[in-house]
Amino acid sequence: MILPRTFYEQDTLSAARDLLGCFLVHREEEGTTIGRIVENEAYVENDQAAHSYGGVTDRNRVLFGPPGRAYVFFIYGLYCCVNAVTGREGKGEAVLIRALEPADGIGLMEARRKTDKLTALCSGPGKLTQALHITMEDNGLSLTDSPLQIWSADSIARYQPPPGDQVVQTTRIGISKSTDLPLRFYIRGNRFISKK
DNA sequence: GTACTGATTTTCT
DNA sequence: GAAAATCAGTACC
Repeated sequence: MILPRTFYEQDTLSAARDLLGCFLVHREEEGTTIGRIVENEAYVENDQAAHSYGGVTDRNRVLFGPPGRAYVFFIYGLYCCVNAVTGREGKGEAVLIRALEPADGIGLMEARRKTDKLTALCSGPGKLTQALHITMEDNGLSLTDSPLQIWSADSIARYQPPPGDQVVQTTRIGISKSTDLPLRFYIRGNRFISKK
């Protein structure tokens, strides 16, 4: 089933942990692409590394809106990254989706990423948005009621997560501030994470 | 295998 | 004007 809005209203750290194993789904005319979330990072209130630090701007407006929406941003002149807005409305908290295990629409992902190496399709925040064709057009979409959705971990019958997956909690990567906060989560030993 | 660099543009100071 | 929640290619073990 699609994760309900109440899921996103829980505290951001719990949401990040619970999002591991869930499925990010993008339905388009061209086809549907699906990946299992295996790595993410939380960005929270009073967090110097968060885009919401410093208050509302044109770019980060969606972060301060209701939870359960997609916050997409453009970075380094060529990549997009996607977050799920979480926690209490107005705090500017979100979970950055950093890596997926490809689950469906793999042919489309290969064409978009121009590679057929499975581990290269979605193993990074900029790669997975290419593979699922998530762009600035998707910024602000409701993850509970739009072509961009997140499904609970047990909802895709033919793709059961391996039993006994363990969650690792450690420091975030690719940032220069607040590098000591343990806000990155990933599934231990998974081949598809962006970096060990 | 690891290390370094260039691409490219929006955003805020 | 500098920095940015990145990636792919190249060089060199």
